[in-house]
This record gives sequence, C-alpha cells and structure tokens, in this order.
Amino acid sequence: MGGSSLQGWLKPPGAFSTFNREERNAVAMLYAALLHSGNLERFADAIGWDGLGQPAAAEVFVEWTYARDLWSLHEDPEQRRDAIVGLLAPANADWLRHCAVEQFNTFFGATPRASSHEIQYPGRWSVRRFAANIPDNDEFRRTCVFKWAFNSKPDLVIHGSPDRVLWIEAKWTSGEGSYPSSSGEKREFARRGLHAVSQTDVQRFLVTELLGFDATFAYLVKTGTAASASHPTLTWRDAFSQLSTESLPPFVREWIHHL
DNA sequence: TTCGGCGCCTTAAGCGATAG
DNA sequence: CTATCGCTTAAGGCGCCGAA
Repeated sequence: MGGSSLQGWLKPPGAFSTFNREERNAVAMLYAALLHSGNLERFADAIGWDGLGQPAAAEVFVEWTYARDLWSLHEDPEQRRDAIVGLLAPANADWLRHCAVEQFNTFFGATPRASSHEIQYPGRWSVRRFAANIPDNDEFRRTCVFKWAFNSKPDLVIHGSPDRVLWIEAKWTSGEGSYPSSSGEKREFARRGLHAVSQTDVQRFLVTELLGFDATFAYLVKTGTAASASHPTLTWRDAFSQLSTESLPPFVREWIHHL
C-alpha cells in the first residue's frame, strides 16, 4: 500500500469488512443473509413474529417505498383526489372534491409549486403552507401525519402471509426520531400548543391506516441503549447469531464477526 | 408550430457532525 | 442530550432546443 495514500498514515486494521460502520451496509448484509434458505424462518422466530407464512411465498425489500410506488401507478387525477379526500376526511371535503386540480394542490402547498394538471404526491405537501389553510389543530396535526407517512420509508420489510408485514427499523448510532424535524414546522407546532409526533406513530399510520396491512414492528440496534420501548428490539449481533451464515462469502462472515 | 426529451431550478427529507 | 448546520439526494415544474 503506497505510503503517500491516506492508508499510509492511517493504517487499516485489515480488510474493510473489519472496520465498516455504515448502517445501510448492515441492512444490505442482513438482506443477503435473509435470502439464504431457512434464514427468514430463523429471523421471524428471533423477533417472535408469527406472520411469515410459507417462506417460499415471502418477499423481502430494503428501502420499502410501497405507498410511493402504488401512487405512481395511478396517474388519474380523480382517482388520486378521491383517495386523499377519502383517507384524510378533511372538513372541507366537499370543496376539495370539486375544486380545480391546481386549487387542490395549492390548498396542501404542493412543492416546488402547485401543478395544474396532476394531483401531487402528499409527501410533497408543505406543512408551513397548508398550516395557513387549516386552522383547526386536530385536523392540522392529522394532515401533518398524513403527509409525513407518505415520506416514511422503513429500512427493511418482509411480506409474509397475505396482508401481514414485518417492519424492521435499523438503527446504528441514532435512536427513534420524532416529527416535526424542521425548525419552521416546530415553531408552528409550538404556536398551536401541539406535541411532537413519534416516528413510530407515523409509521403505524402508514402501514396500518393508509395501506391496510397487519404490521409488526421490530428494531435492530448496535447497543442496548438505542432500544425501543414500544417494539421488540434486537442487537445486530444477536440477530445475525440466529442466522445460518455458512453459505455467505467470507467477507460477510468477517463483517458479522466484527459486530 | 408543436411536441418530446433533457437539463436546470426550487423545495424538502434525512443523515451525520457539531456546538451549546 | 438536543438543536442546528451542511451536504446529498429526490421530486416535479419549466424553459430550451431540435425534429417532424
């Protein structure tokens, strides 16, 4: 290794698998392991999830964007409008059902600007813009959760028996977060005297209320300190220790060994 | 002249790093 | 430990430009 490279001054202790500390890489390693025969069952057992069903029919995804991808399949503005008004049940539902597309988008503050021809994705609504149009605190808060839910994206999801999913939240250094996150939105919540919404509540709303799945949540963490109070929590080390790693490449087993 | 593709612009999310 | 900052990425409108 050349002495003029960074590695000349800062010596790696071995191959990258011995010191990698990237959360998304951990998810990729888990995903690779879960695709090996028998590991889905072992992982479900370790979590205590009874929704797996037939392993051969199960599906596993990283960066689960179910709502976004379902939305993009259906471009008809009236279908999208009906879905939003039906699920959100806003006080001005009658007006929202009949107003122009651009007025609909403007009401929710669609970004970067309101389209005149397509009903825009709720994840692109602006809290600070629709705050001016929704004075009622309960409805404002519901609209926020609705918007946030469409942006919520679990690290890993297993589809098991019909309508049953296991939502895996992968944590490395940080714990469970909360909404709102931006300072402007926080000010608006403070002004209205509203409490912050936990990430878990937004996630549950997405997968249960919006999508209609029977969902179980689980956390994977680096150390016990990041554990969730409300969900089954497993350390990465314990999770991998339940899985068969014999057929994985040596560098993956090396990475697991260094957890 | 119109239409479609491409790149630019604006806005927001999410993350780690950092400061208090 | 928490609030804030900066960086990167994504989404979608819109203008530009060339071809039919």
